[in-house]
Amino acid sequence: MRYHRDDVVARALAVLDDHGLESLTMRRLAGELGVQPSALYHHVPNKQALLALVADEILARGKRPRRAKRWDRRVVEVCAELRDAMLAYRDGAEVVVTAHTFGLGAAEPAQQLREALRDGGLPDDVVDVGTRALLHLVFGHTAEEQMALQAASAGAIERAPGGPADFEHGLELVLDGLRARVNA
Amino acid sequence: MRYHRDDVVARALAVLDDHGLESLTMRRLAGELGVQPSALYHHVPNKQALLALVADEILARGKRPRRAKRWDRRVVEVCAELRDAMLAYRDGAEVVVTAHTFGLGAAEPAQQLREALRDGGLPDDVVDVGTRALLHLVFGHTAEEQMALQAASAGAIERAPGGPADFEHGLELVLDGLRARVNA
DNA sequence: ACCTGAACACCGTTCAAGT
DNA sequence: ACCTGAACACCGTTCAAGT
Repeated sequence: MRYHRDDVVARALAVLDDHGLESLTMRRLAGELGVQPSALYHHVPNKQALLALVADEILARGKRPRRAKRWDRRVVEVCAELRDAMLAYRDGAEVVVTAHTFGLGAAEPAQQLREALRDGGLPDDVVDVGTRALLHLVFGHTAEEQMALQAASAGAIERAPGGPADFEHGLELVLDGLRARVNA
Repeated sequence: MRYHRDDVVARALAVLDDHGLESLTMRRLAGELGVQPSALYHHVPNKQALLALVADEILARGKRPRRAKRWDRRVVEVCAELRDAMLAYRDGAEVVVTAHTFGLGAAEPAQQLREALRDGGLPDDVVDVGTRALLHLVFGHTAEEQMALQAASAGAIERAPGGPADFEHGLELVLDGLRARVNA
């Protein structure tokens, strides 16, 4: 059987979701594809690049249509989509956040947030600061939430995690600050 | 030479700062101490626990006296101390953030933020949401900033990173939201 | 273009045994 | 209490060679 890059990424995402990030090794992935580990390097330059592709695939699969018209509602919509996309796959948040930390992936949500803030009439520097603050909030909250969910499902803890309400509350804190800076 | 846990943690932090997180392996650390790798497991249960201790040591070394009286100024003070502490060591942000993601470390800054928000007269649920939002902001911003700084010093990029001004601006966004909720 | 086979240079962790 | 020696069960990546 001959594979293309998309097959490798799709299989990597399946391994991630079924067995977790710590089980997603190049050797394991090769084994699942029935191929030698070295064959993977024909499709992908290294593991970090593969994980960045997996991160983008997670976000692509979570895409939803934009409905909100008001800029601040659109911010909430984009952030909620981002959160849901990451939560939809085991260790999804960690993969996406790590890729972003290394300067890869998550470019599209960032761009959508920038546009929303710009449409809101915010000055350029506030658009910059606001976009990054919102991304950090979503990433941090979702990574923490997913960790708690997975710990709970493993029976390690009974504590209910933040959930969507806490998530939106945190967002509203930043949105308050942003609304106060419209037309500043 | 016989070591105690503190020696191991201190040496781990030195290896981290001198050679980076990717070089901080149990085998390398053992080598630097002139000891077999297996000897480390007398002082520490595993690598993850060691990294959590290193994270706490980074934060402990960055401790500064509290000066601000107003609750919101104290929030800025705590967050700035946290940022500076992480930036003071190579890959410091990544180590602290990872430890926090796995539910370890960074307990003291969280507690100090909680107290500041409580002193501000915020209701309990806002204290919770606000503390986590602030931590996520500081962690996200600092990890990104340190990544950019290290990429720049490696000559990979010329772009000047966020810096302290952007950091405080992001914080102010959240503080605006919090101030609006005092006595709510 | 895509893959095999074999190797290189490593990892974290365990455990019986020593002092 | 702290450490050695040796092993177990893995890693990511490279590279000549095959089809």
